[in-house]
Amino acid sequence: MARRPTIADVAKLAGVSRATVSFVLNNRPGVAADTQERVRSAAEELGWTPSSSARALSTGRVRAVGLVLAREPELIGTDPFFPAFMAGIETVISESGDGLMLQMSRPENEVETYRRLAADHRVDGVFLTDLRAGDPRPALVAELGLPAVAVGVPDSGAGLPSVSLDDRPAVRAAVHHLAGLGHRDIAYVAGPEEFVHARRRRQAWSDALTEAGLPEGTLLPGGFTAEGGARATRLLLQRPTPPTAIVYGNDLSATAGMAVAQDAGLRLPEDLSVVGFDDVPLASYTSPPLTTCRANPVSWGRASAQALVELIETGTTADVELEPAALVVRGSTGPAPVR
Amino acid sequence: MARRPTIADVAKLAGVSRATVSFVLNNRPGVAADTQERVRSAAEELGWTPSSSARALSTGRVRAVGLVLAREPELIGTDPFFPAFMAGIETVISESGDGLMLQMSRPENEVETYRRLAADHRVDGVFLTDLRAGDPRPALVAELGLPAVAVGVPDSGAGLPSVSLDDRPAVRAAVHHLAGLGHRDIAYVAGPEEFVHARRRRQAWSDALTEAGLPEGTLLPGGFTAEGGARATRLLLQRPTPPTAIVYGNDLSATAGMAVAQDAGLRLPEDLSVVGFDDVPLASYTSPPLTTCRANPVSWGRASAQALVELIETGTTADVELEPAALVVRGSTGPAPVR
DNA sequence: ACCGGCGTTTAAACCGGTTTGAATGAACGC
DNA sequence: GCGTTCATTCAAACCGGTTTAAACGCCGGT
Repeated sequence: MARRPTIADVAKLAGVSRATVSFVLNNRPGVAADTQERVRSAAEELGWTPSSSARALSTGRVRAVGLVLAREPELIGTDPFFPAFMAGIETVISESGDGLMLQMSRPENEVETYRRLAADHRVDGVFLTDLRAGDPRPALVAELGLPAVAVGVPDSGAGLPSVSLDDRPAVRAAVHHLAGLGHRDIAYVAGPEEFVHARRRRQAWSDALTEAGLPEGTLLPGGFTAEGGARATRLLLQRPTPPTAIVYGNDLSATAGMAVAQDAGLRLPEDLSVVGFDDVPLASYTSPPLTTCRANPVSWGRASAQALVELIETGTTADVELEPAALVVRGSTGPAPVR
Repeated sequence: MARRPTIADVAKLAGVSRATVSFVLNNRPGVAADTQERVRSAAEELGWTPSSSARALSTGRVRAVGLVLAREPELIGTDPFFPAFMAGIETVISESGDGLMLQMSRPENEVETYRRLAADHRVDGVFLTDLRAGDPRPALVAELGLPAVAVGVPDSGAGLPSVSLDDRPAVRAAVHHLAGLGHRDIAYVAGPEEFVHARRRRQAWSDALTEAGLPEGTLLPGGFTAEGGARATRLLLQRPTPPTAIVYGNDLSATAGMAVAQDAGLRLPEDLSVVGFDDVPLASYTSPPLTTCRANPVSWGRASAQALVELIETGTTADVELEPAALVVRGSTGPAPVR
């Protein structure tokens, strides 16, 4: 089996120097048109493509970006955000032939993972997702000199550019939607409070209650999981006066919550209204269909990738604020029951 | 800002040649113990880590494996298989410091994507998932000389090593379970027939009916989607004599199907039994909890990665057959209704 | 005939590792 | 005292690109 051709083979075949081949390849000006033609057809004939390692070595750019998923393994599969987000990233970086390096790590090894990614110089930059309060990563990437963009949270510190999408309008809209339906006792089943986005959604619920002139609602943790959503719902329904509506941190916990309520003999939405967050593909196909909040993770990924690429190439990039999440009303919300 | 140290800096500080540093780094024999010590502490002091590009260039190994996801973007987020599978891969490759290059592509660009991955030499090997009947990829990777393992299907052709997991026992068990409950009309809502695994599951259903001495059942496409599952279910329920049990190609379509049945006023499992496939996290938290089939995608990823790494390093690897999928009985299946 | 300038091309250095073949020096046997 | 052997170390070539600075050929102008 013939080894892959190198730039020298192409140069020889085209009767030029390696430098000229390189110039043509990177379409630098100053190469005669007919020479370009000869080089191109020689490359074509040999089926030559530059070796990415060699190129990386001399340019100092590896043409890859990194995404670290530092969630508990069980959680990763349940979140529709990441696949869609990654698909968005791909549409951008594959245009320029760049690659996406994925690293999964246990949350406790997260910092170590970034360090290694930077030390080995396997990526030109990284995305920082799932930012937490007091997250060490912004300082870390600054220390490492690793280009990075914060996904989802403005002002993450360390002067990190961010690409964010505001969850809150959708959550507030949900609360106002429920208030308009006559609900006065609206509970919230929250995601893990260490995530900035989980906390922000919860805060939006709380703020909206105040805006709507409603009393404070019950807050329970749901962990963004099915199990957590189910447990929280059970607790809520056991209360002397259960809420008439529950807003969940995501669709997974909402769906599990719906099942618990239905098992308890409640009819949805007549006896209880439910709102989720994410608009997973299943959401339109539950019974009743789930009222939820929809963001656009694909465009989020796209915008994040554009920002990161620009940051890598030019050294700076502007913060981006995407269109906020919006409420999608379906059948799981209805008029509050009369007591 | 100081540029990253190179092997030459370490050599200078330790008072040895670059070659010696390299030997120590790769713990090759023949370096005096005290020299090793000096080199190591010099490296430590400078915080030096070898540049992966430079190393890749001289060794010809880039220390990364590739995974191409060639599904429709909408489908990717709905499948719990991939995140878990990737997590399994990670546990293996991160041990040796290797990376996972992820490429997403539209199904129609799939071949092109593999070609580029190989041409740029960005990965040392790839996983072939979602194999289809007459899939061009086994021949392609053979032509490209790209190490690859087939995931999920033995005998994919071109002498490709495979890591497979038999879906069929679980599906057969499901049918026998239903038959034991008195069901005689068991329908199947299938995934896209072009996928070998989808077709194989469907075949298992069909075979099991025969084994159980039951008449042929109705087969409808469900596309592995919520929408497809819902539509197929509606069609089944409209029939003059609807089936008393439905087996679905995956949990997503099963869950959507359950919702349709419940909307139609059926009680589950009294009026209709439902079986899914995958055992997604939500499956235990639907109402009723979903009887389904469980594989182990994490160990699948692990085994696939081990096989691929061995293939890359030694040139060959044995086929692996994992523990087959198993039936998980929950509340969505029950005795057949008396007509 | 000579010079300056321009467009085109190239030799050679460089990126940061690995690897080979030879040099070094100490220990050993005769 | 001298040739061997062995363990250790190193200089230099190599991987396959990019980039800089210089060389080249050719033109028109004087």
